[in-house]
Amino acid sequence: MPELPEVETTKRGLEPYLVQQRIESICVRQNKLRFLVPEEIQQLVGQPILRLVRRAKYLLVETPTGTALWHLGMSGSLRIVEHHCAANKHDHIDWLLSNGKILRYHDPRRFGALLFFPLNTPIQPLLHLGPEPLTAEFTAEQLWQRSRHKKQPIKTFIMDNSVVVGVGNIYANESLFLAGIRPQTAAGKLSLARLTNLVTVIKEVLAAAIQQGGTTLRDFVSAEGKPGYFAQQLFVYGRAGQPCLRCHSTLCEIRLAQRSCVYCPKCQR
DNA sequence: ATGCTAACCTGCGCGC
DNA sequence: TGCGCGCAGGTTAGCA
Repeated sequence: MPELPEVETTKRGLEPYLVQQRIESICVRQNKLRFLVPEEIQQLVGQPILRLVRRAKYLLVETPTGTALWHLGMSGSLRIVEHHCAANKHDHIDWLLSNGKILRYHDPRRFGALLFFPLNTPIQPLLHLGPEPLTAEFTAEQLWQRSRHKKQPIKTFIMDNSVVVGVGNIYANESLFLAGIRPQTAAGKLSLARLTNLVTVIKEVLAAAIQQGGTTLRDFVSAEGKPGYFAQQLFVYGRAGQPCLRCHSTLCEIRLAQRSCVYCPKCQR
């Protein structure tokens, strides 16, 4: 599924059902996700959930014995269901909770992951991540310095998790449209002023998406199982060949690093 | 060092 | 109606 706003929305939706509950049992029906679900995940059984944390697109579930780390991949979702609710196709993992509810992981493409890190061991996937986009650590100065002499296109640059986390394909496309920058522009060629604009826009776009309940995604499902809002307010993503909503030019599509890039040839230079 | 490619999977929509 | 193709929200190992 998910871009950062969807993960944040999932985290907020799950919190009231998970925090302070005990994990009574864990049922793994399919352990072949992006990584094999480790046996050690069973160490969570009997543990109370202390808090949920989101870092990048990872959702961390903290307990006294260690931390579970979820990643939802391309098509994963987590939701709360009643304990009698039968599992459907692609419902790979259940956590039975002390409040009688089930935390259920669904993921058709199985690009997601569930890992366990015992207390005081390093959480490897988090070690080399760049700043969170919605914090003060993500600045234009930092982006500017990192990008000097880079020929890499700005789009793949901002999607690099060591530069800044949580900017996926949809929001990369939208942010570059709003900043008036062509996706293929070499990152190193952009002025501090233009990068300042880009940083501002990335923060605004992600914050707005979270505020709207997290989703611009067709098949997004909230923690309560309600479908997400249908794609609203996307200026370019998924609109190749259609008119620019600002100037009515026909939107172009190219590919960078095998990801589609839609842009307006007039508004983005 | 940098940056691109392929790969991991299933489902869906399109053209024929 | 069915089949094959290409594409889809992410990440990363490996290669040039």
